Amino acid sequence: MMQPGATGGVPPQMDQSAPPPQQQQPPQPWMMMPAQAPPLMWNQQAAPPPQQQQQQTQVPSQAPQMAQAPAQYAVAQPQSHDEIRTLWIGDLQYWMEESYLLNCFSQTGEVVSAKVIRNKQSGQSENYGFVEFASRAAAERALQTYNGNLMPSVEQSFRLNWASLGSGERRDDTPDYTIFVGDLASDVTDYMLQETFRGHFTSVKGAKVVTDRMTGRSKGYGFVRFGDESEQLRAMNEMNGMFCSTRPMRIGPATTKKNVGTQQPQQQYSKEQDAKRLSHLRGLELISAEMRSPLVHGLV
DNA sequence: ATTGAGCGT
Repeated sequence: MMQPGATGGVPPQMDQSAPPPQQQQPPQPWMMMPAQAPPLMWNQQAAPPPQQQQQQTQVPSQAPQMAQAPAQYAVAQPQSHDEIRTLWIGDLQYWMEESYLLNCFSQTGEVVSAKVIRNKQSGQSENYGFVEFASRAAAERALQTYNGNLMPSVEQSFRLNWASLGSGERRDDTPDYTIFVGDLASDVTDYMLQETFRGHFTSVKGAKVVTDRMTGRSKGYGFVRFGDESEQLRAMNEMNGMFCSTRPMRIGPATTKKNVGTQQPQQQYSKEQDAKRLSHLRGLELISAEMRSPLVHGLV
């Protein structure tokens, strides 16, 4: 379709002679930020190198043959090998190469390598990649700090997660009990959605806001996964109409694309539950205020 | 925008 005819690794609509002035994202009071919250800036003349590298631009963790490592990237050495220190990163644009990823996290000073997964035949990006950090703690910091915040040079936010598959990490094989959440405000991120529910339900495994893959923008709905079916059902009743960010959520059963575990067919809440739910709406202002407070979890 | 798709040589 939209084949970018063998172009380099630069965003097409971006004027590289005049990079956009520092995509400053709001502080995101949702996140319990670590003390040092590095501003995500597109700086340090590490602009996307136009030269195409057919091999991955991984910075060698130990560089015996490369005495001089590219100095524009802050690259760290792995501090341990027995722990997961790699993050999965998704929603990548086709022009986002390893150099872009390295630059994204260079301020942490704890990036070891970055890799964009490409189709073996076509060489096209599969729109996801991996970023390896010096330690699990470093990866966790990056996950907490960057996830959901804006990526440099684009109006889309980081979609990060632990790299779990294929790296020996014990996968969570317990079934997921998922709910559908609609009517989401455009600024709601995975993390915000997750924390909104985690404040009320302990078995929340994660949440995902569905985004347009081209623009990275929210489609206004998402999913929340629970470990306990009882909490899933309770959430459908109790959280419907609750505010996340600036709008009340519309919650419903999630249609399971792949059947996870021995999940029962999602049941719709009954009329009486619906009425009961409406009674909750009276306390909505109160609750929404809580939801919007910086501490979205653990307070109620 | 109202039921996604996202794990590697």
